[in-house]
Amino acid sequence: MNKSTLISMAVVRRLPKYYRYLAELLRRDIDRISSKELSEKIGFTASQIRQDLNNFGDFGQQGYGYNVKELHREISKILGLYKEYNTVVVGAGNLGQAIANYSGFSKQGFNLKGIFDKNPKLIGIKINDIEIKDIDMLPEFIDNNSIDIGILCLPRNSAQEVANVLVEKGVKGIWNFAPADIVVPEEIAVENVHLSESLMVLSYRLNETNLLNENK
Amino acid sequence: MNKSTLISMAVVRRLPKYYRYLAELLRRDIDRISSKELSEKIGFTASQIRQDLNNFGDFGQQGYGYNVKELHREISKILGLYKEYNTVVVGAGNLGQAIANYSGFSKQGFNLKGIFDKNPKLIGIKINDIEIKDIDMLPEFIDNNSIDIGILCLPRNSAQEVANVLVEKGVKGIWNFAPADIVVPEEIAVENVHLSESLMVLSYRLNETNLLNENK
DNA sequence: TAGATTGTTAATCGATTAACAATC
DNA sequence: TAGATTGTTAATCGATTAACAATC
Repeated sequence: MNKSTLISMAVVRRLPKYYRYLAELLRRDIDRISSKELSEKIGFTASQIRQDLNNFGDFGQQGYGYNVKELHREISKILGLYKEYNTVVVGAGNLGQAIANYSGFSKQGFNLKGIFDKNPKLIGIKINDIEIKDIDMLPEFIDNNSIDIGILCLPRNSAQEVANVLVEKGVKGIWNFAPADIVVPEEIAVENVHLSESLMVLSYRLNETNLLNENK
Repeated sequence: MNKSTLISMAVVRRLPKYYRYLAELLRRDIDRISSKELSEKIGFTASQIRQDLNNFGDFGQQGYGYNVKELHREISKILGLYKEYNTVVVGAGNLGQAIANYSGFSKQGFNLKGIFDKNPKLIGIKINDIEIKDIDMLPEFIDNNSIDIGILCLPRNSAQEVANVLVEKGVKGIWNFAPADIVVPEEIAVENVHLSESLMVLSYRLNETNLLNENK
């Protein structure tokens, strides 16, 4: 069957959650689950779960449900988690250092190869056994280490400039923590983590009820 | 006018982006903008921009557009950014420390009052001038410091447990960095930042084109 | 076989876009 | 006033939910 229709991002963004819940079921040695049972745990409708999974293939079996181990493996394939990726962190401030230090990502195949900053006070410091290098060395480093993903932990102003370098040097994806919208060719994947935007949404919701009363 | 209909989250999640672009226009001393011009910069349709803003009031003027300064101020009010919030970070690992250190949040009125961890090796260390305290002291601390927001930077297993404490002690919102879905009463605002999920989505998109070819 | 549960089509719901009258 | 641009209604599009025949 040709599945060459593009899957909507709404569906894609639910996949990691399926993956996480299936991992939990695996840990608990549960080896089958129906869309109805999964629905109760995960909070999506059973109908939505079946629709979502059917975008990628026929993973279930009528009258039985889904095999947890198999479905978990399939979703890991869909997400590309069985592969290895080489990454660099650009910007070694607090956030950059935290991301560089986080070992969970390397367990999932995201291997940190380099950390870069322009601040001379940071260059030379070791984070997670990797020495922070001068950002001027970034282009050459990408050439020599087949870097797949650039992780931007930079201030607003320098994000686009570094993104341009990453794209030019052939990086395939950018994980962007900078509070800026970067512009790249459409074949480059960009995933934004805008922390301050998330915090603003939280702030909005904290005041939601009040707002309604104030405006009457 | 009574605006007491609930605004959809799709709209709310766009507000911080409006806020950010308006701040940029302010920095550049631009004092008016039409939905059409803003559309070109921000990438939403002009129609959507007008629809979005109209959920909150009549901020524009026919034939003129929007006053940048005024609109920026209105959105900051809608988002509750003119207020001050007291926060605690729970979990002082790499990510918790990075969040605690980030000064940008305090500039926006989110004031860090305490940092907690259960690891004796971390307790006593100062981050951003605040000493990491034993997590056992969290309930009393919330009572004495009118904490509004709890920031969870914990492993999967302990997130729900700490969330329960926060809710019981009257925190109004939770900014959740733990890779777990926490369950709280509906009047408590929860905003999730699931970094590993974001990375998985990036991974998916890195492989998107390949997937299509493989499945034919 | 009977019961359970999927895969999939059709119906509904919600969000986005288009259109244009109102009005600055 | 004429031109520009909003506010808002109507049309379209896309995503979610419901329903049920297929089938394990």
